[in-house]
Amino acid sequence: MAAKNIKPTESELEILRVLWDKGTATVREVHEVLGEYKDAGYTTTLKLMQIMFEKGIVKRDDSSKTHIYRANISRENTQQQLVGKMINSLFGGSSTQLVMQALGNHAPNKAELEEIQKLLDNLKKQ
Amino acid sequence: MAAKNIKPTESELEILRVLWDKGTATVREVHEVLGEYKDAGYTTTLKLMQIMFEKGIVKRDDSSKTHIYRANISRENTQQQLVGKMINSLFGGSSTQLVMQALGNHAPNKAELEEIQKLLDNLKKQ
DNA sequence: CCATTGATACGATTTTGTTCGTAAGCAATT
DNA sequence: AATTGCTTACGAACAAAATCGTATCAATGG
Repeated sequence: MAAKNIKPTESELEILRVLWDKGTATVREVHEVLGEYKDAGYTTTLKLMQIMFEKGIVKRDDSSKTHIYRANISRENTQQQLVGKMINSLFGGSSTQLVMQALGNHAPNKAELEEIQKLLDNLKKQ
Repeated sequence: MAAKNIKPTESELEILRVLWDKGTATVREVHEVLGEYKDAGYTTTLKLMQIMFEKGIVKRDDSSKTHIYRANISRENTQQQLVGKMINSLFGGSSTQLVMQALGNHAPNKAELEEIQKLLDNLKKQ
């Protein structure tokens, strides 16, 4: 079945990150994490999460007064969507260009380099 | 000197792509390229480019009636900005994760694979 | 039983981005 | 001189996203 073509906004992504990290979280918990680098009112975060719920981006358990949220789209899927879009819109469809750019400006450590090389070797064998 | 912290919108990016490709272009030229996959009125494209001019994202030569535009931020710089942001916001700061994701879902051809391997070897030597 | 605290709901406003209609200028052609 | 065609300028409408104020409800402690 096809992956949902969901396109979270910037703010929604910030919230998703928290949910992905924590698994589940209340509005307050999310709000406090966001508060570390951003300041918006509590009801702003609440409203955003309510909207995300309406869109189906998150699920929630409202059996108790304080609702408990969790992401309803996977990190991997979202990464794939957004990376794909970026490759097309910024790198003329060439994943290689993106990879070169990423490696050039944010060099990984030795272990990671080897991990990538392993992947490349596998790709080559096909 | 610090890179400008410019964040082009989606539409602006589409226009920048054309300008980056062609070097310089008139509104009509840009509009025609966009027209291949999108249909908006001519004045829409015009307006967008005027706004980009005000923001300093593009420059223009208005010495003749038909103005000639060119990008005022580099492709490389923009790529770097956006890729960096994506690494932080979606991949927890790990460029490796992004690279794996990109390679896994958009496998490059043999020549490109070798190009990447060359880069990796260079990185390793340091 | 009432006041306080902390939660959701929800409408309204603000901000940002996109789209387009219309006016006006200029040049070439009739 | 008028018409036509292409250009820019610009305001305004529209849409989407983000922000916040206020109402309301439930649980708790005095």
